[in-house]
Amino acid sequence: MPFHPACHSYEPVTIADRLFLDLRRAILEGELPAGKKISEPELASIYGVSRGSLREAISKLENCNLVTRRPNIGARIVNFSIDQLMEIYQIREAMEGMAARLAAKNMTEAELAHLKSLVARHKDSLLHTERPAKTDYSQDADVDFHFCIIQGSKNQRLLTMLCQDLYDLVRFYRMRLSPAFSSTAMQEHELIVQALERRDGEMAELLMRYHVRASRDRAKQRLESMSPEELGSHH
Amino acid sequence: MPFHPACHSYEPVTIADRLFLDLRRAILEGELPAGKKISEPELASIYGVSRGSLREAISKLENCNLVTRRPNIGARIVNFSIDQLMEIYQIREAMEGMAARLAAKNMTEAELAHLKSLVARHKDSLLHTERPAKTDYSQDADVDFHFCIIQGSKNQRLLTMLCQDLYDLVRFYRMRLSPAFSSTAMQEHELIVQALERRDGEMAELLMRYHVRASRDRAKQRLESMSPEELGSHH
DNA sequence: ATACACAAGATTGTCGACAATTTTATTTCA
DNA sequence: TGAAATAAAATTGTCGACAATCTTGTGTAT
Repeated sequence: MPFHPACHSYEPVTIADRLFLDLRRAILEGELPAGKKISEPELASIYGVSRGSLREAISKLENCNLVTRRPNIGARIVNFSIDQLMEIYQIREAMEGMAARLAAKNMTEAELAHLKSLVARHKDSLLHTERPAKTDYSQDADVDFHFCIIQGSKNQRLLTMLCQDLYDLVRFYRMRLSPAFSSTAMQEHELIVQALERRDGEMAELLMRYHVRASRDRAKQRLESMSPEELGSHH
Repeated sequence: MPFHPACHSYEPVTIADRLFLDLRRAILEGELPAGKKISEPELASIYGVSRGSLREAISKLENCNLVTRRPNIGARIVNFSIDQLMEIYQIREAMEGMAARLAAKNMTEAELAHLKSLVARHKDSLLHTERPAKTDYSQDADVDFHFCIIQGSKNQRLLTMLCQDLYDLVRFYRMRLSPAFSSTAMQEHELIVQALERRDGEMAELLMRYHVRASRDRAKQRLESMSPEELGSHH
């Protein structure tokens, strides 16, 4: 699960960079449990690097909001609540709504074609598989859909802000949920694509905002019906 | 020009923290020229700290988007174009629009009263001063207005994203412009406050989005009428 | 004269050791 | 027994030195 190409260089040239990617994956996959304190000497010896390099990597993780640091105390893996996840959805509603509006104006025909094929493939996989397997990539497909539109907005900073500051947190939470991508969401995606094809920015924004809001409600409902221990430790 | 209290701790306890604040101020005030490459040995000796601490401070500056780093090459002070500033305004339109919508719902009466007094004071100073002096704080007042609303949204992450990732960049650019806060913008502020008083989130969002868009257009017009050398080096 | 190859210099990345602070364990007193 | 003070251990912050990489200047060949 690498960064998307437009957000980060694929090839980590420095030790701290590689370490950052390794730790990021470990955090997202739950290998490093949420809320756990990071012991610098311990992790450094595990990964066989110096504490200096490790600290640099931790700094980068802090940028992605995957760890929080307090001076003289240390760093902890994030462990955020349902309310905080809802906050993120609210921000996504605003930012991705704007992204859709801009994409309607700035997306190239090639990008639109790619987006359409992406949605078509996704629809196919939903029809042909009885129920999503454990190796189901519908969630990645969903991320790809959103990423594609954000990229189409041609607003570079919007892209990096969403990818660097928000999407890792979304992944962080998603990893801890049962994979559930509904056909309802699928239809919402299709409506958005249609608006983009018509180059109707106003409508694209409205539909995207509705879609994110609906996704938030679906996530909230799912989360509140789960038992606390299913979610792992929160707070 | 410190961080706002809700965003960062005022008291830097560690050397790297103090250095970060010092460098941040130096960058925003143009003491360190835009686009200049940072020499780690040079800066470290100037501030009388080790390169390690300096590198940590630079990391923090990178989070605020005030410097960009490339591995094995070094860090440079940002130097962004008018187009990039416009990108930021687009993001602000979306995020602050949402902030206004949420603030209409979540702001306390005390916060609303504070906001009103803030706008009143601002209006007064606009009437009584012939034309904005060099020591004019109308720009800070404008920042305070927006900050107040963002804080009122009660969305903590929205607050930190705007303060940490965007507002420093806005300040960075503003510092290099002639102070120009129009009475038009003042009136827009008043309309927004009225909508907040009515707890009309829909309208508050619309008005805020209009205000940010108008501010963007005003800034763009002003920038394009300036000679390139007035702006300092860009690209 | 221009372009390329190479060497010298400077800069960044990495490491281990020491200092300052926090956390934990122990002792002491009410 | 419980709470506060104190000592010991562990952790984080800071520093200077070395290695790897990039940049600059020089020389050479076409």
